[in-house]
Amino acid sequence: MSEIKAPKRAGRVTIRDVAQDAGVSVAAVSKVLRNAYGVSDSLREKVLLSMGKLNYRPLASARGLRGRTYTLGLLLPDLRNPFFADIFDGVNSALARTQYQAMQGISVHANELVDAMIDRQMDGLILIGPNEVASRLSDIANRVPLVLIGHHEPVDNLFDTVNNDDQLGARLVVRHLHAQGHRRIAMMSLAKASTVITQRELGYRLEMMEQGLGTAINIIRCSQVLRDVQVAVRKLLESPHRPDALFCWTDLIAIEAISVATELGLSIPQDIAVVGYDNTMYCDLAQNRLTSVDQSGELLGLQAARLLIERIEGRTEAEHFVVTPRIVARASSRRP
Amino acid sequence: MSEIKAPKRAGRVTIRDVAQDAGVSVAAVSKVLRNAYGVSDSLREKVLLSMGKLNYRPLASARGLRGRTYTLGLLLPDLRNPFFADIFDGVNSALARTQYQAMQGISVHANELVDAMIDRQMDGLILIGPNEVASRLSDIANRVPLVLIGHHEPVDNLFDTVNNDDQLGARLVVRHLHAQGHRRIAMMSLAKASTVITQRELGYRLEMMEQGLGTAINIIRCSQVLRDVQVAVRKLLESPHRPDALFCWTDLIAIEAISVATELGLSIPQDIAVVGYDNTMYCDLAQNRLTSVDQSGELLGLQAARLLIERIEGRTEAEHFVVTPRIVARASSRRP
DNA sequence: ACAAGAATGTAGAACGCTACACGTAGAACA
DNA sequence: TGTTCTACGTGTAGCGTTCTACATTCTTGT
Repeated sequence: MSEIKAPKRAGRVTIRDVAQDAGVSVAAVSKVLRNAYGVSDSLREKVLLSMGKLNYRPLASARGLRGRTYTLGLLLPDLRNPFFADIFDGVNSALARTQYQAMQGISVHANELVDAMIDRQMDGLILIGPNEVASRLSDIANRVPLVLIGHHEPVDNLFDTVNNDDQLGARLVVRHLHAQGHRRIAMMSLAKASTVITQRELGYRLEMMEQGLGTAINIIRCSQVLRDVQVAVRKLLESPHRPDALFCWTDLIAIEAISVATELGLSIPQDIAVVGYDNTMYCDLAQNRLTSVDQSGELLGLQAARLLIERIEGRTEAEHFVVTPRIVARASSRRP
Repeated sequence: MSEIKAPKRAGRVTIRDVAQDAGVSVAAVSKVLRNAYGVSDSLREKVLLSMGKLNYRPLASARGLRGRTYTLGLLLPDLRNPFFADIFDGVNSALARTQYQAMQGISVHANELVDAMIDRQMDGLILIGPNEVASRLSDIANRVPLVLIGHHEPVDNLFDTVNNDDQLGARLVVRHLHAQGHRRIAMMSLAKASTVITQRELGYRLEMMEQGLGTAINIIRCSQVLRDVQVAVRKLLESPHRPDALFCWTDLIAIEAISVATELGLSIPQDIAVVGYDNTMYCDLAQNRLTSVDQSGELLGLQAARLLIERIEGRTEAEHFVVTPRIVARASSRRP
């Protein structure tokens, strides 16, 4: 319960210093900063000069108290899925030439983090599925501009969404595996439901039916915890009715599946084909050669950032961006 | 050049609302919030009650303007190395029961990001090497409490450091490989120098000499770009004087090396042993079975957060925490 | 030449919080 | 009974911005 006082920051250059140096009013400097109306070229020049000379940087906290902080919050469900790195790259490249800066938080229970981000005056949030509680999304959107990546249920005009067509992605996988001669195609899905998972499962089911494989439909759901995945995959691969192909909802799971299969002495794709989703950097490795669905995380991130800024700057009708996924075939799914 | 006004936030509960509801002064509420001296139990209780009732959350921007924001900045050089996820877990677990919240930024050019974080009133920063410009560290430390993970050059008492003993780590690798019968041990290092890399190279060199393998010392340096790594590894493995073991400065490179070796039809460890560093989640996979050095990223993150908070709360003498690394042997380095 | 408007600049009140400087009341001591 | 302490509360001045309201100057049309 100790009382600790906040340390005084060493003299920072403030808007007042700039104003004084440029011989203009504080308001004028602020106008230049905000690109506001009523600034002559000569004034702007003077101010910019002083700003450069003094190396002035506006303090986000102070701006936040009145208006915006030029900070966007990005919420990831976990750091370990390399797919999120792709998204982040996209976000950053969209922000490169703007005043905005993305800050990232990671948490399984997004609720806390969302509040923390709002407390910190983030101008807008990008939530990345699929770990979100659908019921709270409108709440959040009412408090802060919001864009969701990986969520298929728009609510009124409350938020924008950026997605790939998950149903189609799953269909592509089934079609591809079928074309390669596989028939008993199982799917590793996620225990925690989400609209993305629902779409992928739906696509899998529908396409299995359309390919005449309805009786082979087999969805195994488990958590993302490594141990759980191993147990589930092992159980599946050791069952008397082992499938000849396995569609995993994300690459990370697929790579784990390859590991388990390898441990069991099964070879891929001869004994079992494996397909992932997200086409992350690990797919290309010779020890994986993992066929996967590319949904272009970078593009998703870029669009999300773009939409979010638009929303912050006033747009109120929702926009929904959808990428068409494409399958990238590698050795893990070749015809046996 | 459009002028866009900041949107008005919907009525947020402020300290004033709480004060009114509790029938006390704003100052009193602030005192409770800050655990300041001179608060009776009865007053504290009243205030806490009102805070709960109104669901009050202090606004970080406003706090920041006067004191601290209870936000720590974590700077990663890249998101793709899964080792950083371990660190982040540690940081988060250290922060779990505090008011502090970590926000993360990723950037190759840390300078910009550091400024952005300071603009946003982060109370302190954790920088994760090895991508830092040593010359600017003191500058940063003079502006904001600083802890470095993966940096071996303390400067006065300016900042704390958290490290594993990289020199020892490298020595352990050489010793282990030597014990497994490998002699021509090469090292894949990073082109961009850093104190961590220097230490690992040094450990490698020294231990090679001590094991009587001085003539086999062979350090290949390349960037982290996938393409570069592939080219470098391929060149090495195709050379007439192919090493029989390869020590890679981080797991990610080791996994890439395994991929290249596999493509070339070499088997591991018969044709070439591979050892990584960081003992990340990918080491355990059956397709990698990568021997690696564990430096306990989670512990590093935890200590870094702890030290940073201490520093924020007033400590001025530097502390330097060092973890003893240990080697985790797997099949990739077994005696051929 | 004069009014009306457009363009340009400034003053100053917030924003939500912290912490300094006090005021007050009761306890402890002489 | 004073006097001195200590514990507990409060008033209020900022912190660095934004933005409304207003003042001033410059154009323009007649």
